[in-house]
Amino acid sequence: MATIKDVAAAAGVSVATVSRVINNGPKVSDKNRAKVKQVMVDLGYRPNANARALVTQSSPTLGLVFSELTDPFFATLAGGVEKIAREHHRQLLISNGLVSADTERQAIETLLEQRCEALVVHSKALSDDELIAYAEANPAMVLINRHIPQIAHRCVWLDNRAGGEAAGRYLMSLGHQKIACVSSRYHIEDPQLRLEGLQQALAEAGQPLADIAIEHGDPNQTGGEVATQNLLSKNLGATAIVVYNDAMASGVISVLTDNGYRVPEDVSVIGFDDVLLSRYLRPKLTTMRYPIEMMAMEAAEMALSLSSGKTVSDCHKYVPTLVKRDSVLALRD
Amino acid sequence: MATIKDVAAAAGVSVATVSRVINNGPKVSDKNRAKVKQVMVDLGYRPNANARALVTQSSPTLGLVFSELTDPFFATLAGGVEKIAREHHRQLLISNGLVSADTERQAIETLLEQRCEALVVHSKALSDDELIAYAEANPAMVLINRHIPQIAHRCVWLDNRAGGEAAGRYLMSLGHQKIACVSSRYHIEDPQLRLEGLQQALAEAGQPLADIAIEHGDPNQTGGEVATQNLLSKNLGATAIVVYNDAMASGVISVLTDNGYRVPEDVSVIGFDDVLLSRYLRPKLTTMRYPIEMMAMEAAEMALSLSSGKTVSDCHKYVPTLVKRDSVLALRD
DNA sequence: TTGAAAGCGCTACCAC
DNA sequence: GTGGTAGCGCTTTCAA
Repeated sequence: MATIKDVAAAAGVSVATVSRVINNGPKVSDKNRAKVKQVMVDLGYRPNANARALVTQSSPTLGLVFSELTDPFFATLAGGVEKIAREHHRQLLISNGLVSADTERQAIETLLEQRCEALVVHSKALSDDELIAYAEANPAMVLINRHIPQIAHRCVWLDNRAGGEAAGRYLMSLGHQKIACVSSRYHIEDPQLRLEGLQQALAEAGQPLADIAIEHGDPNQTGGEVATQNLLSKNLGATAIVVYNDAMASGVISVLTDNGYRVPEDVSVIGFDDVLLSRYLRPKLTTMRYPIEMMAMEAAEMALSLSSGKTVSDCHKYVPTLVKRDSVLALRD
Repeated sequence: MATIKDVAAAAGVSVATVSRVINNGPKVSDKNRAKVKQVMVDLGYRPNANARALVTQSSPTLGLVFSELTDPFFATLAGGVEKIAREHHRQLLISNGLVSADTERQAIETLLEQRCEALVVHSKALSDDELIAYAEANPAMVLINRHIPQIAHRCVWLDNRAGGEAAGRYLMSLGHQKIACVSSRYHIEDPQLRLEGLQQALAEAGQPLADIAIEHGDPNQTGGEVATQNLLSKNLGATAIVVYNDAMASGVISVLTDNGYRVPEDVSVIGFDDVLLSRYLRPKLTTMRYPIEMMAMEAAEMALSLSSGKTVSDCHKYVPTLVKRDSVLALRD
C-alpha cells in the first residue's frame, strides 16, 4: 500500500505538502494541491489511520461496550450510538461485555488500548468502585443504564422504580385491585427496582401486592410462559399482570390465551420497554416505554462532548412513560 | 498515559525487554518478567494499539459494513460476525453503509484506512465492478448476501429464487390453487428474485400467478398492511398469500384478521426470513428460514482465514428452508 | 538474556 | 508556499 512518501515522490513535492493536502490545510498552491490529489488517486493512496492516531494522540473513534447485539433492546441502544457516531464522522468500535465482570473489564481495556476518543459503556457486572475508577481515569467515558451517585454526571439512566410505580398506579386508576407480577431474577437490579416501585404504589393505595402474586422467570418469552403457568396454578384471580419486560409479556399473553383467558377482557397485561415487538403482538401491548434510543444518543453525544473538554449537565435521568395500547382494560371509568 | 519507555525506566530495563514481556516473548528472566509486570500494573500501563498496528502493519480488527443495526435481521447478522470476532479475539469495527452507493464506498474506505485485517461487507448499492475491484485489492474482504460470479469464492449468499420456489411448491402440495403474493419494491434485487422463484414454481404446475395477485409495499409491517388492503379490494379469493418477509407478513395477518378472515382457516400466510418476530406472532408464522446468523459467522470466519493467507472453498450458497408453524393450512392431505 | 537503534506512516514545528 | 525533520509508541533485528 502506497505511503505518504510514495505520493510525495510521485508528485515531486515534500511529505509536508502532501500532509497539508490530506488535511485540507491552507498554504498549498492550487497547482500542487491538484497534482497531489491526482497522484493519490493514481496510487490508490489511503492515509494510515493508525499512524495518524499515533502522532495526534487520538483517533476519531467511539467505543461501545455492551452485550447482546441480537437482543432488540440492545440493538436499539447500539443503533442510537451508531447514529451519533456517524453524524460526528466517528468510527464505531464495539466490544461485547457478556454481562460478566471479567469480560466487561476486558472489553473496556481493549477499547482503551485503541485509544478511543470517547466511550459509552453498558456495564451491569462491574462494581461501582471499579467503574468510578475507570470514569475518573477516562474523562470521556459515559455509563448508560446505570446510576452511580458519585459520578452521576457521567450516567445516563432510567428510573426503573418510577416505571413500576406508574404501571401500578395506572392499573389501580382503572379499578384493578387484584394485581399480580411476573418479574425476573435476571442478574441485574432492574427487575428488583421495577418490582419495588410497583409494590410501593400498591402499598400506598392500601392494596399491597401479595407475595404469592409474584412469579419469576427468565427475561424472555419462555420465561414469561413458565411464570404465567405457575401463576395460574395458584388460582389467584388477578385481573391484571405487570410484567418485567415485553418479551416476557408476549409469553404471558400466549399462555393466558391458551388457557382460555381473554386479554384484556379477563386479564389485563402491561409490559415494559416498548420494543418493536410490542406493536406486533395481538392484542397490541400496553407498556412502559424505555426511551433507550434517545438515551443512547444522549450518552454518545455526552461522551463526545466530554472528549473535547466540554462540561455536561449533571442529571441524565429518564422516566418511563406509559404507552397505552390494547392489552389493558378499564374495570371502571 | 504511561508509555513503554516509562515502564522500562521504572523497571530498570530496556524497552526491548518490556516489549518481550508484553508479547509473552521468550528469553526474559523470570525476575525481570515479574518486575516489569508489576510496574505495568503500578503505572496503569496499556499498550498503544495504534503504535502496534503501525509497526506490525496490521491490527487485530474485523471490519463490518452494513446498514441498520436496529433491524432485527441486520442485528442478527452483526451478532454472528461479532461472535466470530470475539472468538478470535478481534476487535469489531462497524461502519454504516445506509444502502447508498456513496455511503457504502465511504464505509469501506474508512475501514481500509484503519487497516482492518479482515472485512465483511454487506453491499446492495455498489456495482459488481466496483466490488470486484475492492475484492481484488483486498484479499481479506468477503461479501455477504450478494452473489457476484467472478468472485464467487468471496461471496456468502442466499438463493432467494429457490426460497420463492419452495414456498410456492409447499402451498401447492397442500392443495392451494389461488395464491397471491405480497412483494416489495425495496431497492435491492431480493424481492424480485423471490417473486420470480414463486412464479416459476406455479408456472411449472400449470397454475401461474396472475398479475393482479401481486401487490407491492414497503418491507415492513405497514407495507404489509397497505398491500393487503389493496389485495383484498381486488376480491381475488386467494386461499394463500406468499409474503416478502416476516415483518410484512405481520401486517398481512393483522389486516386479514381485522377484515374477518381467519388465518390460517380462511387464508394461509407464509413469510420469509424467520426473524424472532415470527415466533411471537399469532398464529405463529410459517416462513422460509434465512440462516443469516450462520451465514454471517461463515463470512467472518472466511475473512479471517483469507487474512492469514489460507484459501477457502469456492461455494458459499445457502438455501432457505421451510419452517412449519401455524399460519398455513392444508386444503387436502 | 539483554539493550541499542532503526523505522513503521504520519503530523506539526520551524526555517526558508 | 514549501521543505526538512523530530518524534508519536511500539516491534524487531543485530550485537553484545
